[in-house]
Amino acid sequence: MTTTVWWIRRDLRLRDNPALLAACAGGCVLPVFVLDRGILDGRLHRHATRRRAFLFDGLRVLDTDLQALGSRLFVLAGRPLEVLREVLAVSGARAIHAAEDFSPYARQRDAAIARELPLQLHPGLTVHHPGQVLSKQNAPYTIFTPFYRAWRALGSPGIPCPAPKWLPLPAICLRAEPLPVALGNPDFPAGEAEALRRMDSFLAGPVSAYALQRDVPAVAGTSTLSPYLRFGMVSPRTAAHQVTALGEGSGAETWLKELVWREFYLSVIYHFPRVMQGAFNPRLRAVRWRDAPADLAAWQQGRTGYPIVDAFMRQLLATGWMHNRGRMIVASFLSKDLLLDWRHGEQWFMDHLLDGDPAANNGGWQWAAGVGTDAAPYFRIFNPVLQGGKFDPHGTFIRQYVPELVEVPLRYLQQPWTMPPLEQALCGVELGQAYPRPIVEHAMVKPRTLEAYKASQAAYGD
DNA sequence: TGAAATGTTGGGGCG
DNA sequence: ACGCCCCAACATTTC
Repeated sequence: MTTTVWWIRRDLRLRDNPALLAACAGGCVLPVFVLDRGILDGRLHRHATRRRAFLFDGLRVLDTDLQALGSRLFVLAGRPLEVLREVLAVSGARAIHAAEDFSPYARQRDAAIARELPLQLHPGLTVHHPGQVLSKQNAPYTIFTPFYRAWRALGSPGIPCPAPKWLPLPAICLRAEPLPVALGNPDFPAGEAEALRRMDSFLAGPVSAYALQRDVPAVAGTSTLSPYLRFGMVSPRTAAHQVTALGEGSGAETWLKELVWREFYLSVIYHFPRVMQGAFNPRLRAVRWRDAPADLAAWQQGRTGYPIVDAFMRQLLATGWMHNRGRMIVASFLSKDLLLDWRHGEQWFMDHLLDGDPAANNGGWQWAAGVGTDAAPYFRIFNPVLQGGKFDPHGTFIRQYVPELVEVPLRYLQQPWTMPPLEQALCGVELGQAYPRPIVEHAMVKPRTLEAYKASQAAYGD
């Protein structure tokens, strides 16, 4: 029997996994995950303790799932090239199969490995390969809607393939790394079974009201699948196939679009890797962002004095996840109200989001800051008071995550600084004590932001 | 996947 | 009956 390596990276699943199936075709399979020191110690991931814990939990579950097939997971630490070279030497394997990834780091890593080792890449991270979703002129899209049309024109997502029934292990001995003790996140238990359970329950109910309810954070109207898609605990093809099977409901179509947004930003990073360095729009690369560490810290900790902003920022710290409406609101606040470099926000999200993914995170931030592909116009500035009133009309969400405001009457909840002193005393919220005063006045900052963006455009001179 | 300012329209109260 | 004004509702423009 020949031996083949299944190199797991961000596809922690047994179902609908082309790389795994390809490895199976070769006889014995050696499932390997490399704890990449380059990633774990690198700038983007050094602080991502929660996401790392979620990954470790996922690896532990995958190991259990593999054992049910007569196999197991080998977690090895080091530099991927050296680790894999050693694995091939010890096992005598003749091929390594993995799912293709599109971040600049991953592509560089895989190209270097493929020069030396028999690495074969397979689809799985997206439904359609970014190199396949192109305009008639063979150009990549930079606007979502045409990308979406072209993506759909490529046909139905296809039928997910089954998990292997049995995975024979080669009779070799590898020195595997013990995984750190599980931390466990009660809001997001890791693993493929949990991912499928979430997807099924979302598609059995909330999806039908998704177009309306996805914007209301106090309602469980979203799928909360993002951390699972991030680590491939469910495949995007499975999600797209299942939601397509529901038919033409508006909720289903809206959710499918969200799956395609994910592929849009993976395509952007694939075709324009430079977005990792700065604004896609060259005219907005010279914005003079403010240097205000205290304001950045207030934003990070959820102490800006704007309840809807603070509630979402605290949701991120408390759970490792943030509702999508919240991501737009807090990102607009950081870049447009505080006029702080959106890359600080990008970094903070990467440090704290379970679903933190370079492509989607970078794309979302560039969109919100108005500097990216198909971005919100730079003069579109969210009013946190109006956004809060619109999407958290009963204050349920704010009161959940900003408990010091629990007693504040609804009419003041979005703007507690308007509370007369008597009211403050009555509900026990003294402004500047229990809850901060607003660190900026929204109405005042708009011209400042417009000037800064205009100045950048003028400096570009076109 | 804004918000605010400005413009337009049409119903109804009223002299 | 008619013109006038007010104003809400909606549309358009601007940032």
